[in-house]
Amino acid sequence: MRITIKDIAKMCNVSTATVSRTVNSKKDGVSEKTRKHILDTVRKTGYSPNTIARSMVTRRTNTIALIVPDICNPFFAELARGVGDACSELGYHLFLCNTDGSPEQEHGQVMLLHDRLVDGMILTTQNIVEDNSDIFKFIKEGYPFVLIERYMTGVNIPLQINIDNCGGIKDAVSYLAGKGHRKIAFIRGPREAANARLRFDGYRKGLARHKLDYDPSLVVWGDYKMQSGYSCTTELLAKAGGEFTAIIGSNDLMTAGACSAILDQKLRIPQDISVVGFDNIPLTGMIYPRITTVGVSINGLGRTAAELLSKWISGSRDIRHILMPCELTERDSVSSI
Amino acid sequence: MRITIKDIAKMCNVSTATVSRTVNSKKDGVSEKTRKHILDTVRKTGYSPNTIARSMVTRRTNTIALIVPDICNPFFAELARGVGDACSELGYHLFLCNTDGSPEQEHGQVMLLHDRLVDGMILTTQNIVEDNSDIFKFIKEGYPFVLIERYMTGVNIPLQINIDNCGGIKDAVSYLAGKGHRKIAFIRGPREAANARLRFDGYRKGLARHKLDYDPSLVVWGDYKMQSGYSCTTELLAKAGGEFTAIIGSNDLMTAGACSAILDQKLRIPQDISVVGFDNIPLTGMIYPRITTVGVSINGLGRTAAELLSKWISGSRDIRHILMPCELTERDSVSSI
DNA sequence: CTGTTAGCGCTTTCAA
DNA sequence: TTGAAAGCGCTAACAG
Repeated sequence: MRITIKDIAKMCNVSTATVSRTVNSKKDGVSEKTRKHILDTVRKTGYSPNTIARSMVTRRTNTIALIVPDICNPFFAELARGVGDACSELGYHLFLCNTDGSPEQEHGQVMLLHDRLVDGMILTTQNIVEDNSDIFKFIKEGYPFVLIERYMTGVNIPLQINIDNCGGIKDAVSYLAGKGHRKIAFIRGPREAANARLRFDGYRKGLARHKLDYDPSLVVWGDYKMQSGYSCTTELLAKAGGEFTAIIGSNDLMTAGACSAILDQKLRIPQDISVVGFDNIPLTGMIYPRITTVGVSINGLGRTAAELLSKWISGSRDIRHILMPCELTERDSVSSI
Repeated sequence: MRITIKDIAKMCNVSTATVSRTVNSKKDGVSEKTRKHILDTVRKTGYSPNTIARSMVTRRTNTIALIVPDICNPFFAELARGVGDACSELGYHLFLCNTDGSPEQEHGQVMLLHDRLVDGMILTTQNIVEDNSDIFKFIKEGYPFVLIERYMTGVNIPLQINIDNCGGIKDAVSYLAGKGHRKIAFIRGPREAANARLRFDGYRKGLARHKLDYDPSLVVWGDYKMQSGYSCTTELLAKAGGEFTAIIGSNDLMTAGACSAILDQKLRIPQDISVVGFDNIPLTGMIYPRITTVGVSINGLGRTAAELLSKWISGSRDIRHILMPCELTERDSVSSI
């Protein structure tokens, strides 16, 4: 049987209150003598408090949840690492939930987590989300939520972190234009993803800024997965091969797929085609060819989210909408023309 | 304020016991009439039971933990997905913990999770683990643990799942030998990893089986990370270039790094050098070149672990030591000689 | 079929 | 500085 606070109290001939006080090192003290004694038997017996029981009265579980579409996606894995590391430092434990991108699953997870008295949640999606009354209800009640890359209209969510999708892709276009590229193809993200739209806007704006024509036949629709980057690029090469000198992928996963397709066709990167990705997942720095990409520190994004959440949980009521600026990382996938 | 069981009881003019019974759909019933009434007001009010309070009395949290070195490693991400999916189906929530490979961190996590009354844990490591008295104590007390790819001597752990490292690599050697390769280089895993040793044994056994000489100068030490696959291969190429026609990497991450190094040297895969990996992480099927690799279903491994754990938690006392056999997946990184 | 009662292990007033 | 007592929200005998 697990040893409880009562056991310690009995062994030390004190009340459970006193044990509780010393274990929690409460300000208004316990006499040095009894404190020592208690701490000693705690050590000897290996006692440590039942967190569930404690949560019962404190109404805090020191637990937060991270909800992602798919932890196998390196972007979310990296994000989870950032969140997880920050959690360790802040004294939280982390629940991880996958939704597969399904709003129903997400909703179910949130409800379950709420029942579990999770102190707060971090939500990420690629999807535009309709009014979800339950989640909104929680947010309105002041339940701590951080939303990452989630775009909703008409509701005021206190804590949001977004990536500067538009600016980032715009920079990618500028970078390529600076290298002399005039015909730049673009692999879009899926229709359901709000940030895919923003990235596309960045592409258009980048072209406009450099007075480059927008050619719809140079744009293909992917779904943010690696496989679709491959097939999109194969398609692009088939229908417009030779008509463009560079490709921008809406995310790194698709961009890696694109590289794979290009190389399979015996074309060279960057000599024949230059490639730029988006997100800056670690993978881009490690495969062949090393991909030039633009993005934020994903790990930092996770940390920021966890820290923001933690502050809110601790009572801060700062409303913060953070837009994280992107940086371009030069590697081996782009050449001058 | 959160609505509680008392509120429902009051609203329905029944005792909390009755509410509890109907909410938990206990066999020995409640009259259809009151049941309906209660369920109705539950729905209307949106009541759902406080899981913490419930855990307090049932001594169960319906929560398990997965402890991995690094969720950013695609192997562990895939594993986490398998575990997570199985958990959803089995009604568990999942705590995720990273240890960075540090035994101290792992130990800390385990203690914390134990305090949190987690119903069981799944532990993975690459490291050989010395006697850890606390964890062993828990295991001996019957606390549910599943160990994946963790090799300990002299202790009887009920639930273990291992990969057939030796047999898998041996198959890889056989496969290459069958294609006419006589000189096969090998990138070892780190000294601390028990399975690295086993994989190396498989390499030796494979060579022996095909009467190929073992040449120590064709073996380099990596650390299972992608970067080390790159540098090991660069080193190998520098000191023994031309003396081997194939490389086996102890894991896929290093193997991907190896490919990158080979291609950077303007050598071709598989025309100049054939490559085989180990683990079968999804990445190998998606990058250029698609890597031939041997391994188990990682997702399945995760599911199996979760299911085993769940059975143990539910009272099964079957001792199970599972050895998962590997399969070789042919892709584009090997040619005949 | 239903209510009463007694905790689960802990923290937290309120007194002493 | 310490203890007694109440109670967090729920479940589980035990009666009725």
